[in-house]
Amino acid sequence: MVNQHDPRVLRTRQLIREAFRELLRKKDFDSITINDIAQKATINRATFYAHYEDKYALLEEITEQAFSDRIPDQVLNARDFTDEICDGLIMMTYNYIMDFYRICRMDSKPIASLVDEKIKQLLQQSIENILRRGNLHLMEDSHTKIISAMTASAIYGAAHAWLTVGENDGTDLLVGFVRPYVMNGLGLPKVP
Amino acid sequence: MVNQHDPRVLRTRQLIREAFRELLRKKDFDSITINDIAQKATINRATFYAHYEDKYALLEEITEQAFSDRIPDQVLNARDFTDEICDGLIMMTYNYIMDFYRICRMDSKPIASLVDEKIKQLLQQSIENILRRGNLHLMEDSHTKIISAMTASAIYGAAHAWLTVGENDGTDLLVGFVRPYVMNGLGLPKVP
DNA sequence: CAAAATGTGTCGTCTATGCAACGTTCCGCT
DNA sequence: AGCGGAACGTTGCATAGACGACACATTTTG
Repeated sequence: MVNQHDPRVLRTRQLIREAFRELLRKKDFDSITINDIAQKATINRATFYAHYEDKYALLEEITEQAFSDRIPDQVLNARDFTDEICDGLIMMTYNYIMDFYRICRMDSKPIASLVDEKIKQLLQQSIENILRRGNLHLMEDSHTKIISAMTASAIYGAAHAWLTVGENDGTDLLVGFVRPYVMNGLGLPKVP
Repeated sequence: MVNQHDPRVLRTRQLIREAFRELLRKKDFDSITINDIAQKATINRATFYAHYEDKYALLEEITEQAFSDRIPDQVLNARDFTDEICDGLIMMTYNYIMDFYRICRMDSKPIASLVDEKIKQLLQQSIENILRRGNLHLMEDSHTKIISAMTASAIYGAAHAWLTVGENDGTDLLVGFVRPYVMNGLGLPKVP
């Protein structure tokens, strides 16, 4: 529809994202209108629709972007799912969820689930990439996918629960719970 | 050529001005290219020429804008050229010149003179407006202009010299010199 | 000195954005 | 129930801006 490399497009999308982020700090998602976004971004309302189907698509994009930006190089380049990598993923996930929920009051369930789904998906993809690059590269595709999905879900679920129960005295305990669980689960299909 | 009220125009000009201000803090005016400005403003080089004839016109505009922004309401609304107003103009002028010369190293003479000329012109206009609104409104137009020009030149010249001799221990002394001089000069044609 | 590189200013073409208008849906109000 | 406003999502048209090319001037390099 629009040329992704046109500098006007890049600038407009940047303006929209930034406007949306600012609005999320003041108003809850549901009460933000397309008009609000367009005004703060100094673009026309119709232009918004040239770039995003609706504000849910926009939320999805900034969620993905923000999470991706937090993935450390260590994880991106990892060729083995080590304890350190595991710890990194757990802490990153927890911190991200915490920040996101704190900054934007996620009042409506459908929104929260959209964000949650996106994070889990990115987490799974990260894990999958590591496994493919690493010593498990000979595994079947479907196995890798399932294992990644399980691991991502476990990490995400734990981090989310940790936030819900309100144990905000650090992530050490959380890591202590999750890492053995995950690493043990991953250890089972390992080729000896 | 371009519609001054189109939001795209406003945004582009804002981007250009901001880019130029940032560049002036790092490089001297002469070594700033149109390309530099366009890149930092994230616009195309040709677009620059749709808004400004060259970088001198741009410098003129931001000079004028920055100076105008500093004129206090007290001066804008004054109906009499009082001591307080006089003091305000002197200090504002001195501070502006000081800031401008400190931030942008004004190495080449033609540039400095361009800026100086602009400031003097704005100063003169401010004074003229006050006199017209005030008790001297019955003066002939040409007289008002000449008196304003003299006063503006005096104030500007003194502020500039004050900066050159390096007396940077405050503006009190400067005001002490200039105000009596100016107010006395203005007093002569006063209708008793 | 010649040649290459960089900057300037302008032009024609194409596209992204602004704008105004439209019908729709939703929601609060009487 | 009916009304009115507000937000939504879409459309056609006008125009600002992106791009590449160009001729020319200036600076840099060898």
